[in-house]
Amino acid sequence: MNPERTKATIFDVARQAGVSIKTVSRVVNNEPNVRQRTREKVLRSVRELRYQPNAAARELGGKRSRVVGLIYENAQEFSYLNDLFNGALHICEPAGYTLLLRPLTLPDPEIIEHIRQFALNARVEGFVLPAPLGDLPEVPALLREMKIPFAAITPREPAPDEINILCNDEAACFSLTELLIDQGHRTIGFIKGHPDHGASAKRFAGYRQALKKHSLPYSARLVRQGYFDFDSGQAAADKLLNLPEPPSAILASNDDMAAGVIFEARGRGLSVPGDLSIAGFDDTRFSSRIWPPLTTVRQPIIKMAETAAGLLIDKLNGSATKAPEAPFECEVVIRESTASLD
Amino acid sequence: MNPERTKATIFDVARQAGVSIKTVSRVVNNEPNVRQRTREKVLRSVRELRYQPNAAARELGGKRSRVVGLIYENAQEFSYLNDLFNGALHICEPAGYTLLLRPLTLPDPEIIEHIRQFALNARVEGFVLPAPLGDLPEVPALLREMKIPFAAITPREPAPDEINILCNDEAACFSLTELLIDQGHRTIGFIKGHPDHGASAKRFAGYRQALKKHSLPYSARLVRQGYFDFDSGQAAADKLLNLPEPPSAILASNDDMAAGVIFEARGRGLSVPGDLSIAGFDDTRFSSRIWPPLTTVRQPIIKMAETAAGLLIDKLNGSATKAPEAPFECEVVIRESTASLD
DNA sequence: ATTGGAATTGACAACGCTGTCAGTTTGCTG
DNA sequence: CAGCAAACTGACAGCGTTGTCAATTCCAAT
Repeated sequence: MNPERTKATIFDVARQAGVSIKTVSRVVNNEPNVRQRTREKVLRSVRELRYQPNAAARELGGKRSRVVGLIYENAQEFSYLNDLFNGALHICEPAGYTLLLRPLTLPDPEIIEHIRQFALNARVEGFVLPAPLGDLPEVPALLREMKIPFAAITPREPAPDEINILCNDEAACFSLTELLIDQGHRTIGFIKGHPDHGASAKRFAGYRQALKKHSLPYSARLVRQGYFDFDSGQAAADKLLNLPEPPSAILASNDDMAAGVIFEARGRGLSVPGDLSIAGFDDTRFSSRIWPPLTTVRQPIIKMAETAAGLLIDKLNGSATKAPEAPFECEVVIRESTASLD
Repeated sequence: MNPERTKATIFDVARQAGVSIKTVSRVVNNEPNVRQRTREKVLRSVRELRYQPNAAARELGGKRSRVVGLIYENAQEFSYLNDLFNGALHICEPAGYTLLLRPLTLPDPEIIEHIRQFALNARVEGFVLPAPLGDLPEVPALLREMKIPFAAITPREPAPDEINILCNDEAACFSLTELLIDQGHRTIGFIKGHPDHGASAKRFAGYRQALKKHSLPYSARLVRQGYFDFDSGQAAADKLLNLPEPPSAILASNDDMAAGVIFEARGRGLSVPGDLSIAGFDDTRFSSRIWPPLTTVRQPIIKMAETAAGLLIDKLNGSATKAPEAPFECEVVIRESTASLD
């Protein structure tokens, strides 16, 4: 009745409900084989006493830590990480799971050892595995070896019985390229993303497909390798703009690089989008805040993270593996960094 | 010798070292009253067996969770949060503490209840409390009531026996203002930060002091209230630039707002810094990447977070409270958004 | 050697839960 | 209504630590 000074234990609930602690345990863990009437009686006591199972005792007794790990590359775009974390947390917290973050720095020859240690020390039961870590073959391999389930969020080929969340990078990049073509651009530069990210190849494929559909010639010199960071975007733009026949539009595989392109264009006194149209990918927090606001593609990261965490927890809770989800839809966001070619 | 399939327990270590489990516990926890020879013997076994105490058992037996909570406002600048988290993690992890993040959304009438639940459910032993949560009087009050130690990172008045980390916001803003004055600016607009942040008042004070030192008149119409976000910066710039005598320089209390000012200036066709000098505060990831790169102030967030976490853990481990640290030094970063007035 | 007190060590009971397994009840079937 | 399987329930032994307190050892001062 009155709020107890000390937290209620399973014994208190059992006594109040007039059952054994084991039955309380069954009810709390949603186990079968409890009569409906008993279940209700127990649940009432749980509520009245505000009973919350003690996590440490649970783990010690039952071998389940209810910890989900989220490992990520520390260099990632922050808003991406933030969405990832918030999405996963939305699901983990109400499900009674603790979400633990672990930044990793790439490249790192000992990355596998670091992940192994983290998994062991934090007793991680399952991992959310965003790009680019999910793209490294050795990370999924390690988790398979350790028999730790994971939900990868990256456009890789689906492995049987593994959870994999992806979005239609390719189609989105196709649309974006098509948009530029529709605006009259015929010479469109492309800056590839980091080769270790699965998304990079997809986005590039979308670009090529759009060219093909509109019977535009593909020229390798209009394509530069970038690494998803501002500087590589700027460097690539420098090369592209020095071409004898420079592009009238540049498509960068993410917003950081697109910002680098804008920076370079400005430095050369080019007006954007007057002299050069620029588009990015990701809809970073800042893409609407730089000048000019960036045309880009928004991925539903939060939803993807929620789905990943949800499927992972289902698996940890012993549910049957669900059929793979359809890819999530990206949305092209048209802003002022792209314009028709007059 | 050979890597055991199952993790070693305290019993294994005790057996190998020929002592009781209690002695192993003492050694592992660095407790006194163990003979040096015994200690070494035990440590050797610990190493050989790669013994790692089981966290769940520790908590259950000893009532110590070794969990440090980091609660933060979700709307905060991501790079700030990232530095905060990384700094705290650098300290917590090697010290054997788990760092748990908890985003909070402001304003929230139930914020106290949310924090209380988080503290209880996650068994948080101590909190790292960055701005603006540390600035809200009710949050420290709650933690005091719950008897949970915390380390605040915000420029508030030091409370006896409480850990508080701050940096010299005021002096830094003074320098920044002085820089503009030295460049010949006489009409300097100022955009205040969010009123709920302690830093806002400090930064404003630095601005006023610099004016005073250089005998420049203070005019309230040159000062606008902002809220640390892009839009409020843009809105404030709009007002300031509509003044009959618009400022030749605008000092924004953070970089997001400064970005808004740049955006507004561009929209009006003003050249930066030719027609208008702009400076910010925080040295956000993007401040060097927008055009023009922003003159700003860099705070040593990582170091501040490391110090906060370190002092907090010392306290949790029962060390004597250390004397308060001197404020951390900020660094003025001069880039291209500010220039001399010709 | 002897002794008293401090330093060191160990035995054992928690801690709060889950797993195992045996015992009890229920609900059908014939 | 007996008989039996299935459904339900509970007793109890762990799980791997730490806290308590009593036992032992050590050491300097008799």
